[in-house]
Amino acid sequence: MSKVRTRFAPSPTGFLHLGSARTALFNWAFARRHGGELCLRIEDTDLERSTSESEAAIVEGLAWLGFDWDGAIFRQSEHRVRHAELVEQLVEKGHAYRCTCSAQDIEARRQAAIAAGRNWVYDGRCRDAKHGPDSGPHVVRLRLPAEGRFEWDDLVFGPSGKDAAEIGDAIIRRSDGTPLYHLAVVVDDLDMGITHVIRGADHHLNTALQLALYDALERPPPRFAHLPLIVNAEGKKLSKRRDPVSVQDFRDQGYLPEALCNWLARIGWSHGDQEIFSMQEIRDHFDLAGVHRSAGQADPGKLAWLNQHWIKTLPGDALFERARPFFEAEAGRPVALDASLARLIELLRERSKTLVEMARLARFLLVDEVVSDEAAVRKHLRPEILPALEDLAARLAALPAWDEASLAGAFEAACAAAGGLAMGKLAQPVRVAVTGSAVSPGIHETLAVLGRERSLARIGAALERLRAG
RNA sequence: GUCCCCAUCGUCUAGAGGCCCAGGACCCGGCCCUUUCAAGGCCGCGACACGGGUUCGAAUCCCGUUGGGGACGCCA
Repeated sequence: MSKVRTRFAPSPTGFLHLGSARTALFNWAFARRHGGELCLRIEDTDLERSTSESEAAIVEGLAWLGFDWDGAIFRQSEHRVRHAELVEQLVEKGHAYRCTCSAQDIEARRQAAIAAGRNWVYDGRCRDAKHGPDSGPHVVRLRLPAEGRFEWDDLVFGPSGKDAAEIGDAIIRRSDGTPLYHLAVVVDDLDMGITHVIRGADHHLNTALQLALYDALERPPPRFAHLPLIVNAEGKKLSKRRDPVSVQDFRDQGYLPEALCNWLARIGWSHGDQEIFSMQEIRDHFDLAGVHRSAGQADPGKLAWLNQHWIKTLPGDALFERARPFFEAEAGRPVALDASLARLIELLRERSKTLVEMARLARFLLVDEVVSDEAAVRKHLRPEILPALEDLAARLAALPAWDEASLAGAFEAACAAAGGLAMGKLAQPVRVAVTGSAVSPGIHETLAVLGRERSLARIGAALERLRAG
């Protein structure tokens, strides 16, 4: 087998969504696993709907996910001449013909066929009309054999095929002269030297028509592999309109690319019982033979769990870089990694399902004016704690060293002095005083991270508030 | 309507005739740990769609039924 070359070929008509991302992932993994190449092709033959913003969004999404591709981006619109040439060639050889049936006529005949309970494929009216180039508005249709069957051995679906009679003479060039999807795909896959077409199962039966095109072009087809669809909670194919599934949205919600790829990889593919896959493991183990044929749902709960796993696993500085935008959004200013923040990240990584959540929990360190959760204040900063809190504040202020062990000692002493006060009775008020919230890492750790000055100031402010009633 | 595909816990899946009165993971519930929240540990709930075959033996093979999905564009 020659060197493997796959391609990811999105149409730039929106953001990069989950289904496309998984197709990209599997194309990437397959190519890399086999020491081959991955090409990126933008299928912009439909100029009405294609936008450069969308192309940029797709490229950005792919880069964020961590996929690298080989060579320059291939845009179908830049290969118009080539497409036109081959259509002409097909017409000359009699593999295609001009059709002057108007869209309205076709629609009327289609409706009639359906009304009569017949299955509709183009009825071949212009097949042998031999319309020339000057016969007015026309499209070009591929001439399919009247009989026979197009078959291929799908790398996922196994032996597959469709009768030529059920395909119908498909249009390959619009009346405005632009090529249609199937023609462009086949020509470009050929020109790019694609060896494996790995795409969504919604293209499974389209393969037959494309095989007819390969025949007409007298070129051998590549191998095909169709991936099971990812469906929404209703079991329906993911739709850009209905389902909020853009890769950028996941990023903005604080999901890591590692988690997203891991999640996607396990939908429709498995490697024994293994659940956790790094990008490296995906590319080492990915195998088309392990891909299923049944559609799968994307479970948000599993994503959250995987995201937390990767948050727990990533090296600290890498995690900081991922979290930085979220910290900065929370702080409202640039944030640099210092010892306190590094320590806080270590404390927070076990309690954050997303980077958004992590940033929210880090807020008490990032800003000077903490916003207090009033319910927590009412519950924990009550007058009866005032004496113990004052005693603790004094002990803290007198501490020679502001480290976790010393802080723990001060708390123990204060609890003992208060007649064996339960640790929680004192820790919660302090937690609310310094973080504004009833939830944070351990209180000693929290104070150590915050530092002596800010901690004492916030406790002092809480005391003032308590004294004031 | 025509053609195609699929069918194991709510979800993702292991399972390629006996290792399965079905294993793992997520979710959910409980317990432990504990200064909060998590994390972690332990336990639990929970499925081979149905009906026929084949076989000594079927989640695994065959047929049918039912259910779900996909494709049938001058979209990709």
